[in-house]
Order: sequence, then structure tokens, then C-alpha cells
Amino acid sequence: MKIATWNVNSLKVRLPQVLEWLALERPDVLCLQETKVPDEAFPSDALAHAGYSALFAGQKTYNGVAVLATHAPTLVATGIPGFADEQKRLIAADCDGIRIVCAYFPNGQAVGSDKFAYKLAWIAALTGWLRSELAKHPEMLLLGDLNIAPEDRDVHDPKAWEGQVLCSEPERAAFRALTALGFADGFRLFEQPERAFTWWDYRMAAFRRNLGLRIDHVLVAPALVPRARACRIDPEPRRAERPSDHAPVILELG
DNA sequence: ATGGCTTGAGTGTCAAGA
Repeated sequence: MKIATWNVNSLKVRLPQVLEWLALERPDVLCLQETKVPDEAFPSDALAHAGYSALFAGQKTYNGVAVLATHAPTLVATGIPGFADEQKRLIAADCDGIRIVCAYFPNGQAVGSDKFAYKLAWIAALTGWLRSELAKHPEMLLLGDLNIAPEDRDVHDPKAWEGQVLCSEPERAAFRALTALGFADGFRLFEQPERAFTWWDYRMAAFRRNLGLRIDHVLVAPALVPRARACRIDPEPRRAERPSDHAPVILELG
């Protein structure tokens, strides 16, 4: 079973690339973030034609998440239950007996800003919800743009990024509190190349120079760790004309 | 040099991303 996540930075712009990638990789499940499309405009028909059922929670202009699956997924939740939030950042679904939590963590803008406080509150709410959910549904994956580079090796220039948003200690502590529920960082379950990133700034030829961060993640609940076979970043879509600034991450389960 | 690009809004030029 192949399960993937990709921040597409506008599903409207990226739909041709998503369809091409689905045809090439044929994942069983693909989680999308930053669809930036209201639900009434979601391209369900094009995806159905490609063989994928979709569940989605979107809004105009910003945010938006979706779960695509070859076998029709069952909706579990949109948004973090018990956490009032206008921003469409979470959708959870059951896919072939696996609970898929697709998340677009807040960016945080700058350490100490209101948006940074929102980011930490959002992650704390998610962690609280998942603590009880994991007990009830142990076969769980949390995938998405988590907007945190958990360690210095996930940053192209740790000195330059030290203390900055996406890399700051409060964010890394929140990431550790989340993984302390038992989740493994799927990417780190396997030997990986150095300087492996999932996001590169559009500016300064950052992708060509591999000036990136690893901020998109697949977290694997303890019950699923024995089934994990491989995890990789696919940089190919980032080479396309008009690419998303993020690359997909793929987990294979046995 | 707090810049550099991309998207969506909307037709000016800005907010937001990371």
C-alpha cells in the first residue's frame, strides 16, 4: 500500500501535474494541502476520471486539504474536533482500515507573532485530539505539510535558520510532543541521503541549489511501524514548469 | 538590500506563504 502527501500550492494551477503524478505513481492514498479551492469548485470529476475518490475541506484563496483514494475513503473529521477554527487545515478519513489524518499546519509567519501563537495553539489542540484518537484507532498515519523542520539536518543552512520560524525551539518542542504520542518520523525509519528536503523557496534558484527544508512529513503510529517498507521524497514534480514549491513524500506499507 | 518568486484577489497592487 502506497500513501503520499503533497502540498500543491493551488489545486487549480496544479491539477494537470497532480493527474500526471497519480498516473505515474498510482498511490492508494494522496493527501493534499493548500488546495486553495472552495468545495463547490473542487475538481472531483477529473479526479474520479483518474480513478480517485476525494474528500475535501476547502475555502477560497487560502489553506484547503483533501484526501484522494482509489478505494472510497470514509470521512472522520474536518477540522480538529473541539477546536474552533475558520481555516481549513485538517481532514481525517479511514482508507482501507487505516486512519489517515491529513494536515496543513499553520506557517507561523514569525516567531512571537500572533500567527506563531496560533500555530502553537493549533498543534497543541491537534496533539490533544490525537492522544485520545490513537488509543481508539491505533492504525493511524498523520501526513502533511507540518511546517516544522524537526532537526538541523532537515535544514540546508542551520546557522542561517537558527531560531527562525519553521526551525525554532518552540516549534521543534511541539513536534516532539506530537511524536511523543508514539509516532515515528516515517522518513527517518529508513536510511536517507543527506540534504533531503521537501520545500524550496521559489526565489534565488533555491531548488537548483538544493537550498531547502524538510517540513512535509509522514508520521507513523506504533501499530503501523512494523508495516513500513520505505519512505522517500519525490523531487521530480519540483522540476516541472510552474511547480509547487513542495515535493511529495511517499510511504510504502507492507 | 528584510529583497529575491508564486498565487489569488481583481484590474490596483497587496497579503501570504516559508
